[in-house]
Amino acid sequence: MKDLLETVSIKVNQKLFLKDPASSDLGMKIINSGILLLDEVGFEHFTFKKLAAKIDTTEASVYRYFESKHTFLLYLINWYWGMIEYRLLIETANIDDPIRKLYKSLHVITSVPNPENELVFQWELSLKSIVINESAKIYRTKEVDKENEIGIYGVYKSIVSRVSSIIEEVNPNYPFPAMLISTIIESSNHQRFFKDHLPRLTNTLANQDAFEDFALDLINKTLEINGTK
Amino acid sequence: MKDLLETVSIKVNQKLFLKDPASSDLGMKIINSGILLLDEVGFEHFTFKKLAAKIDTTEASVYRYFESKHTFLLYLINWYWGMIEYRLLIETANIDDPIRKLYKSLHVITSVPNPENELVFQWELSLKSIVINESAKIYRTKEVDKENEIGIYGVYKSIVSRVSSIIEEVNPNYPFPAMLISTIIESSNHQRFFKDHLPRLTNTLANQDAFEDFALDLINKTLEINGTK
DNA sequence: ACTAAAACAATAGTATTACTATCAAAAAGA
DNA sequence: TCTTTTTGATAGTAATACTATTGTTTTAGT
Repeated sequence: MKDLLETVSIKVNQKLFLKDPASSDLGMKIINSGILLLDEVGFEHFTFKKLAAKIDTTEASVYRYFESKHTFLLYLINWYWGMIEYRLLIETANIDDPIRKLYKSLHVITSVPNPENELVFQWELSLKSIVINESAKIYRTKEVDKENEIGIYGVYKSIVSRVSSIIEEVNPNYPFPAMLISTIIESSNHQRFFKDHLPRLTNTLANQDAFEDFALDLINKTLEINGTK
Repeated sequence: MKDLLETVSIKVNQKLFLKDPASSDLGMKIINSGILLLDEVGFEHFTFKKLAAKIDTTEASVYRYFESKHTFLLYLINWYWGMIEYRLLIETANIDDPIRKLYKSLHVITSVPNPENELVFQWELSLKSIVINESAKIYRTKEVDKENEIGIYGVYKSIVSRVSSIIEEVNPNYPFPAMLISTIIESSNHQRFFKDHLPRLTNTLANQDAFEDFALDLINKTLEINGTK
């Protein structure tokens, strides 16, 4: 994976920021250090005051970019899914076989960047870890319907819908494509969390990531994809 | 379902309260009205001050029972899983066939109480809704390891382990029993949430609950349970 | 029925959080 | 260079998440 943060610009819903952080130096610092700090201390302990101190600016300046830490997190997660959708498009573009297309999509969506196999930036690891640890908090609020109306969840829905159509190609009779893929996406996050903190809830051997095996088995069987592909 | 709140007493980890709410009138009021208020306003907007006002007591009195709203929510969710485990035991006790035992367990664990089919109390609906909407928030904090050490997640683990062994009876070769069941439990929650707020992420027709069909299909296929049982 | 202990109400107070407002200085753009 | 925009510095507010104190009421044991 290359440094997408610098090479392509991912469009994020305009309602998620007051001033585009991509448009200035300070904005980029807020994003970069914000990702690291948020990952480090967790959403509950994260404040704009702490972030401001870290990048030598003032709380008020951070508030010029983001309305609240809640929208800041929404911004990051939206950016993340924007990047995933982009990668989904390019990495499956030249695959015709729907089964292989599905496998590739699953990998793009659920894999965790591994510094041992590829060049990985710290922000990628931290951002993925934020998605794993914090995204469930952000959706399940009383404000979800309002946020949904202004399109905040558009990227996520778009990804689910893309993979759903691949599933329909693979097996047109399967009745729950959207549930299957959204379950796998969410499961990818909480199983990773469980692996690190509540391993009894998983079947992961120490420092091994069994999730993709689990997901592949699930997909193959539910969609009745036979053996040797 | 009978009024379990009154007929059996569910034991909740002692570290989750300062004074046992089951031991007094005020304590029970805190629980009962707490469930309703928490469901009504959501965790973010829930405060002990509001709760105190609702039951005509003082903030300080509520704090005598619970250290924080976080432990209060942990208490409720622990109580919920305690009740589910109890129901799991009694409702599967006389079933020998592991497949039917598994089906029954899944139903006990993932079904939502339906006021049209059975006598259901408001607190049951509210508590289930709290579990659906709020439980993900409570696990994924930087404090999870400390809380795990003092046994807060014991009930959840115990349920997963029980159902895992049933799965092993049904299909001893399936390599991911714990992941499968924990995925279904978590999915049960977020798919219900999606159904109400982000229906594009599901395949649920309006006011119908497709989750159990989805889960059954998943279980049957992944565990290779053949057709007509 | 009396007394001691426990529980509760009433009130006050603190540190932190999550912001908003103002204004001057600096930087960037035209 | 002049103007607009962006930042820094500082201050302030309402709400949250608690803790502490004291006196009154309730309960429990005898």
